[in-house]
Amino acid sequence: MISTVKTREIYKFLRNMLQVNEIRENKEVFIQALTKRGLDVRTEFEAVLKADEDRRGTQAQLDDTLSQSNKFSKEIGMLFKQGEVQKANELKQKSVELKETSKVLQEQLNQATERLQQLLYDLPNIPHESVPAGTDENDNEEVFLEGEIPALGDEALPHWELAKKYDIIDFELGVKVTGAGFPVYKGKGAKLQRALITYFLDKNTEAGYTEYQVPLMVNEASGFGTGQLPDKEGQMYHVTADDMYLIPTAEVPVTNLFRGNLLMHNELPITCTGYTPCFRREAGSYGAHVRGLNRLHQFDKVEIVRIEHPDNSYTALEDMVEHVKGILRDLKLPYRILRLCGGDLGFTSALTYDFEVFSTAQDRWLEISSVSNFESFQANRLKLRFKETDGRNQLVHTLNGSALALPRVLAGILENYQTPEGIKIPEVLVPYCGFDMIS
RNA sequence: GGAGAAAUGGCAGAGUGGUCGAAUGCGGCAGUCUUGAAAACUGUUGAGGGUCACACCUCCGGGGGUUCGAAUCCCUCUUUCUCCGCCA
Repeated sequence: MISTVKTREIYKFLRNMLQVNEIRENKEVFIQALTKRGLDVRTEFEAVLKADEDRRGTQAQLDDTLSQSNKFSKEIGMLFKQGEVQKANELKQKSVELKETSKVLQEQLNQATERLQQLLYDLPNIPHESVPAGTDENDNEEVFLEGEIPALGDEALPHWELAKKYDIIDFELGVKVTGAGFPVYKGKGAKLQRALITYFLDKNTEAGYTEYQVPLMVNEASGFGTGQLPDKEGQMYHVTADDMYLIPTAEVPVTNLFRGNLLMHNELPITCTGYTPCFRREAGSYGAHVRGLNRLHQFDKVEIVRIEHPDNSYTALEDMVEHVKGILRDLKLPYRILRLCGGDLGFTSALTYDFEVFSTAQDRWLEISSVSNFESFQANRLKLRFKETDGRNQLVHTLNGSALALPRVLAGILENYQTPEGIKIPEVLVPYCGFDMIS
């Protein structure tokens, strides 16, 4: 867990991470919305409001004490100038007493603030109104379906067997070098993967996203900023010697590029893309569902991130969805889009669309992209704001999505494009690969 | 890794114990002028907490200390820059 000293700093940094005022004003609406996640936060909200009241009360007392103390100090200064040393010394004594009082109050205030923060950061984001209620992936709502599922017949092989047959991915070698979940790509497999990365980046930059290359390890503050910490601490690899985390997605370093910024309104929107390997511990997953490329500890992903004016964030979300659709159409892969239900929605997200490609040989859908609007949830933690035209500072909305995650796209291509002669390369990728068949 | 310097508002950059939340410039906003724009001129402009609104409190890289009083003095951490060394 987090060391005590650091916790203090983080709390300070994250102050007011979910605005208490909003909870006060929209209490019932929020409580209602959170039932979609299967949560009853009534008692939590009461505790928040109570803690906030405590905090404000203590702050008021402290302010009064400090105010008095400041006045004395000024008077003392004046008295010394006028040569009234005795009077000054009397005041000094009083001032010392006030200082004692303020020390105690300060400590109380720190505690009250920590208590409030603790309560606040345990609360997940408020689901958007379109989010269906539900408990797990079975309640997700299919909103779009496109593409043709090829008829391959019984002899169709799952991708891990194709990988072996054509010697393009070696899972055992990865086990030797590192462990399960760290595959080695080889020959045309490696080339195809590199082609996909380049192709995705080109698509994204053509659509106006600025390409970034970012660090693959992040510090604690970044983890908090995008919401991976403390909620998902166990899912990230932690380099304890230097107290850094291997990134689980480019979202973390890319979004944190803007942490703490006060942007001008005309700087919005900011759109970024970046390719990174991603590292996930994914503890506790076993069985056929994690075979081959289905679930890995290290995988490649090209991410898109947007920082938007709150009024535009849902338009932006639709725009991102259309963008990802375009890529899948290019690749001619059958896919569907799901609107995640409350129970399946990530802690930090207000609305998420999952893209799934149909994996023909496995006869199942594989998630290859997740596009989310976090509204002001991350911005609040990141202290990422912009100056409105009226001069007021407001939190931005952040969004991100995969465009795309590599392994399952690769799995989808291998399985859907398999022929008796070998694996055909999707037309758009041929120029990037330099070959049109893996055989 | 060794030696030195530095960290101030959106940016640049003054300020070394008491009316400093902080000069000045740029940028932003509003206005004058203009057919419109630019330029020029005038005004305005840090953030957080708190309040119905004031008052008031906090913040000059982070943390701690000295003092009645700290941007200013001390300790410590972090970061940046310059020079040297090492290195893909």
